[in-house]
Amino acid sequence: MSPTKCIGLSEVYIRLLEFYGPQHWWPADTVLEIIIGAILVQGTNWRNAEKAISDLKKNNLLDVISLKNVDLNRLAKIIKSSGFQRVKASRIKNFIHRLCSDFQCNLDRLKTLPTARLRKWLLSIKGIGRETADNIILYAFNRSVFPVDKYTRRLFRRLGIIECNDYEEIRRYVESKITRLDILKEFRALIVVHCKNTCKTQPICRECPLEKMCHYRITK
DNA sequence: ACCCAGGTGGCCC
DNA sequence: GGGCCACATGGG
Repeated sequence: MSPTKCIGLSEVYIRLLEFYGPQHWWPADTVLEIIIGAILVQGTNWRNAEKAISDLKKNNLLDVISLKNVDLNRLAKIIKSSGFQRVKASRIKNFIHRLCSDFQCNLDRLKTLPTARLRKWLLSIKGIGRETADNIILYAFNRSVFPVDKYTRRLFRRLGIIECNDYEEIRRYVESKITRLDILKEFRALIVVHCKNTCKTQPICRECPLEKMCHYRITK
């Protein structure tokens, strides 16, 4: 099948925004909470991650020094609800250790890095991959990058927006079309909400904001 | 009893 | 580069 009519990223964004409304991601009180949340939400749903965040707060652990001092096994128990708790506890510890060794445990110092170096530094931490790094850069440090998740790949493939499946290429493509920070934040959130709630089984469903958009490949 | 959810690293080819 | 696996919980 070939596309009958092609559609741009901005129209996808506009339709999603009109349909779902602004999502105001990322919900958190502090920069550290966003970073820890980005690790906790890996491979699970937000509800489980959110529960773990609130359990960390209850235990007064959601600050750099407390996380630095807490016992690994205790940390794993507290974040249990997020799943993969042992690996995630290690990942949180890895981040904190590197923050302390490289930036004197100070997030404000980390913040002074230019985006490319910040990204490289995050990716050098075991347990922080591309998506988590870009979530942190976008939502915690307010830089214009676009995290690419499996929803995004699937949606873009279905809509025929971009053929390739390469993370960096998709990221650069979106960043070349959309540069505004607030729009990148909303776009990413809207894609997740859309794929999660409405068009789970069918790529283009009736009553869905992307109905009648061009798509030439209906694949899983 | 399944299936899925805002991933990552290790290993293999 | 891609495919598969372990990691683990909570909700439908």
